[in-house]
Amino acid sequence: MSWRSIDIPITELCIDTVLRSGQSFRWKRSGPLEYSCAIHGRIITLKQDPTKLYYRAIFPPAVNNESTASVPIPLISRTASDLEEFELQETQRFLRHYLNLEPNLGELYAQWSEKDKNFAKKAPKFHGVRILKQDAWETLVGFICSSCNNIKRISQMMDKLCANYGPLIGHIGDVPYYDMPSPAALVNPRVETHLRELGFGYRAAYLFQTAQMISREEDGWLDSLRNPENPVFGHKASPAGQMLPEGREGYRNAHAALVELQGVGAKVADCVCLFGLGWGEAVPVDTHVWQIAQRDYGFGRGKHKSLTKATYDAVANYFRQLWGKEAGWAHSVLFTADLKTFAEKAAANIVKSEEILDSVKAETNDNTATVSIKEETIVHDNGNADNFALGVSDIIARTSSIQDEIKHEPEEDIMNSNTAEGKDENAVLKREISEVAAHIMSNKRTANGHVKQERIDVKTELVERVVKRRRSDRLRR
DNA sequence: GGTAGACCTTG
DNA sequence: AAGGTCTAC
Repeated sequence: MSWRSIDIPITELCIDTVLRSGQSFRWKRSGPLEYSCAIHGRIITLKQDPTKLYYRAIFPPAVNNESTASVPIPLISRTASDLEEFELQETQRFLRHYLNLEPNLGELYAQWSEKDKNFAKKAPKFHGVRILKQDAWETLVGFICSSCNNIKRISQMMDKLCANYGPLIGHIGDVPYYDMPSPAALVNPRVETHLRELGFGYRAAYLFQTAQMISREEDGWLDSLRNPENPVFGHKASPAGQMLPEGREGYRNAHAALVELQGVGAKVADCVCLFGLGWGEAVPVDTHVWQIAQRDYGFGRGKHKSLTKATYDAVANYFRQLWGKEAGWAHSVLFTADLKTFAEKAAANIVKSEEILDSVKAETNDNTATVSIKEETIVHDNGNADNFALGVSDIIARTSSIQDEIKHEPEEDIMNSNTAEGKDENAVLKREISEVAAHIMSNKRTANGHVKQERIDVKTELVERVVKRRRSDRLRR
């Protein structure tokens, strides 16, 4: 079974981010940098390098019964290689749809950056954040499970749901892969109890009731709520209505219909609209987005003091008028930037430099050199781990101006020398500054759970480290 | 129209 | 505590 590829820069699609950022919950790591999922009746495996996305697919054994075949098998397929060729091509078409490769992310990022300074500041570290075109039912189930929950457990719940009620598609190694069960597979009254036993908690009732409500509707009811510009895979797009600041008619209609389901409120409905129904203007406002709105966009004062229904609409509408038609896409970039896993990742390279510096520090004890740098105190009133990473980037951005302020005695002027070591100094200094920031900026939780960030004095810490390192450098010669 | 609890588990 | 929803003041 061979790999095929699609040419796409990692800045246009970063699967390591997109597949783990919480819009889909069924992709699993199946290798060092591989992700696999039983989807659309087959197991698809993905990996990528900076310029290409690689994919392959495992299909279930051929079945003669047409009604159970999830993929139409062409009559002309005779040999095994003909069939594999067809399967791979069909898989590529599906992936282009599912991964939503049509929109140009670079252009969109540029537009949002122009409209929004905060976006311009944060987005560069989180490129390739693209909205998937997922199955609406799968999206609905995933986000019903998401309340007061985390990505890890949501994924685990989806896994159990599929393993217990979905069709087995195949194996990778000894790991079985199951596709999503249909709503009809969950209508048996025993399902609710069973789901509780499987650890779904109060969400078991929501899932069971929602499955029932959807089963009672006509086939395709959920998909009838889709954005006509983004139809089901294999169907043709039809022209969509005009954009209004609050969202198009079709979007509001879809949202209103979804909220009727059990366990589906405004937030879950917006997630389904955005990730599962192709409505780019849907902006889910969850606790994270609410934090962002308060921290970076001035919400939380005067009128919208807490996240009520009215506040929800105000925040979502604000982002729609700020970012435009694909506001939900921009929202997801900032959301990802705020997720702990990714914010920490952004700071990972800083941790590396700490190890390097530690080995240098151990060798020095001298204190004779003096260094003065510009008085620079960076203050953040509040902030979480993500804010922390951005704080670091702030400091890195100021590196050059700080460097200009650094003067050192004695005699040797490493920075201005033309030696290779001298040039190295700038790079090392940059690392030190970011490392210092990472070291000093400690987050603390207060009694009420609020995260506060301490004041940072870059100067004191940085001076100390630079002095020590230079001392050490000299000792080596 | 906003606030307070309850709802279930598990990382 | 964790990506909410529902119900009753």
